[in-house]
Amino acid sequence: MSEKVTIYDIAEKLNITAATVSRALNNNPKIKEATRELVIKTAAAMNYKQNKLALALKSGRSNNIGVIVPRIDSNFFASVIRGIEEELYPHGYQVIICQTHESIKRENENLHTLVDAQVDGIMMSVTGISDENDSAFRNVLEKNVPLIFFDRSKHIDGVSSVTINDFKGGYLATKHLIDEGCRNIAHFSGDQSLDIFKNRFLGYKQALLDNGLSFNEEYVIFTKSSVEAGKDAVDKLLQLQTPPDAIFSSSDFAALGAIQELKERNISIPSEFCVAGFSNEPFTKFMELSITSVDQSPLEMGRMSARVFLEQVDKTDTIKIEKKVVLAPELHIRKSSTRTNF
Amino acid sequence: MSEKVTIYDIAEKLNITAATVSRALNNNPKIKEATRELVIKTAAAMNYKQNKLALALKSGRSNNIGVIVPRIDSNFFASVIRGIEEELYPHGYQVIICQTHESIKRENENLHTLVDAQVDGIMMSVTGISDENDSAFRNVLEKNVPLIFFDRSKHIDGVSSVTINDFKGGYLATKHLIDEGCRNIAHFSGDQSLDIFKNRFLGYKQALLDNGLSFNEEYVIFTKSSVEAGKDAVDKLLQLQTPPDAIFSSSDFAALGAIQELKERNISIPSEFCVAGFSNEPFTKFMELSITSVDQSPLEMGRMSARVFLEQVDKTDTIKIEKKVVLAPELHIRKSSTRTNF
DNA sequence: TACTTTCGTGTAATCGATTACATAAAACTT
DNA sequence: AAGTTTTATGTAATCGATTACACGAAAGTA
Repeated sequence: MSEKVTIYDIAEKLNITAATVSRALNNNPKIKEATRELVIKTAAAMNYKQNKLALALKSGRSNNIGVIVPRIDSNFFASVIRGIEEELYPHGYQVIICQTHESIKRENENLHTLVDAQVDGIMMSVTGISDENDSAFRNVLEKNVPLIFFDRSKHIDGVSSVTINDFKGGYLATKHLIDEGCRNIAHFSGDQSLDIFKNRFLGYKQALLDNGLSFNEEYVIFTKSSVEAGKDAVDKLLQLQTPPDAIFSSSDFAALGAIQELKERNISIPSEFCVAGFSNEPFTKFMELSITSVDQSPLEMGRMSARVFLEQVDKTDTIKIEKKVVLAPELHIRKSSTRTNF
Repeated sequence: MSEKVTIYDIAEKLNITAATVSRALNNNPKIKEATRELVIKTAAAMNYKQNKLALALKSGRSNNIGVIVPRIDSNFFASVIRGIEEELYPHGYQVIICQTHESIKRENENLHTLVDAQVDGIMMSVTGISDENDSAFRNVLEKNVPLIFFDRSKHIDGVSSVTINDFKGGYLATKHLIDEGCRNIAHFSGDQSLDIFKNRFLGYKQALLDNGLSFNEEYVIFTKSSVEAGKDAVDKLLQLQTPPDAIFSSSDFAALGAIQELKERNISIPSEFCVAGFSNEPFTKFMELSITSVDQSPLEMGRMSARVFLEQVDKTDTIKIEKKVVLAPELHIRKSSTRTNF
């Protein structure tokens, strides 16, 4: 195994100083052409590789940007990341990804890891809002690392975000269920400290009120975003005196679980019961009983986040612009909620 | 914004040297208890954060390990990563993830990024075998960064790998289709430079021969792992003089595409046509017409890879053990290939 | 020819932490 | 009290690269 080659090794071999080597390799115009060529040729011959760590220590920049998401095995997050990569790649940035598994402790650690690795920016979808992780966020801001939230955001002065209009998404889905004739519409929501869930919930509520339906506290279930959780939630709902005849779920996974449980109980969809989800995960389209869902244009969200980051980086410490980009949700109506043929 | 605080700042404030501060913070036993306490208290008060980059430059270690996969939006890779994280997390390692999007150029860049970031190890599933990326791999080995392959591996002396017995997986799936009465079994394969596809192919072939069926070149389609590709492949197969009556696909996504295309053509599954996939992606189970698939125990694969890494790290440059772990595949038989009721 | 620019390179500080070695002060021997 | 050991801390090199400043040599100017 060849040992690590540094500019000092090259300098020694050529009887010049490391400074000259450094300048030659960086195409400093002050260097004589002959010297530059010689250095470059020698560096190649010795298999020299620049130590990026030393460079990062000196320059304070790494050309890496970090992305933190709750988890990567959802098409939504994977697609956002894809969008970020597409946009940032031509600018010479590498993207490194961390997942929190919905744990705030992990989120803290991820934030520290990325800051420690001296990434040039962090784009993230927060796992939860809590005092616990405040210091980690403060650390990011104090170190002046550009931070951008996408989808699940946190209110911090001066921090930009790219989200969708979740209120509208919730409203659209619920309105659609009402239009299909559902009258007792339940809702699966999530952690209320997160705006996305709160706003989808509010949109749901507003749609009910706007259409003369009363809001029933019992119909709202706070659940995790998983198939199992969806099953359990249906189980609870069906024990009510007046069970619902539809569900608007803030999660496609929970919606899928709900459908599975309903089928098991021989409740037919969509004639007896309608279901709509959120995120437009690919499987919602694949199922024979395809699932109605709200699309969040994740690719666009990722690209947009990256663009906001790039703008921010250019305007270094001149003015801090806080940009709030809000994308429009799009309802994809499918079999799970279509009574009238189309 | 508070400026960056270094050990020199702390030293200055306390009228001692940075060396003492460093030792106090690292619990060096030579430091007087009073001094240690004072330093620690002052550091906290000044909001000191250790610069991990400087530490990494000095020590050559970062406590980060890198994972490179073709893509993250498949349950298989996401689960392997999950397994790696579970195993490595208690040992104080952070995991950073890069995806290649099946591009060898990206793979190169990812390898360099991780080595440059001085990760303590790289665990990866290779995107392709080509001369193009040889230098990137050589770079990793020359820098003595532990490298471990999982699932898709490359033959490099001294490099450990964790894979499944793909031959057996292919054999099991094909044998099952034969047992269900299929006689003209097609196969979707992938890049033949990758062992996983080659071996699944070989397993498929062997199962045919062992059961008195002849191998038909026309029945083998080399396709990407996507729903679209699966559809196109079925289109080709159905144009043959004797179209097949079953498909063993090396990819669940292509299998799904195949099923969709077959349904569109009103070919009923499983009575007229059977399908089996590979990877046991969650959707194979969720579908009303659930899909038979070969499970690769991704969680176990990830954990095992991490364990192999840990062993390797401990035995620093003493002996290089090349470990080849091969896990057993498990066939999950579902509706897409079950003619006999069970 | 004497003086000023320009050119090409060297010197040394810097980024922030760790650590082998040196050393002064304190504690212990006898 | 003189010598030895221990303790706590300081000094300075190191990791690998960049860069402001310095300086001798070559080229240009009058």
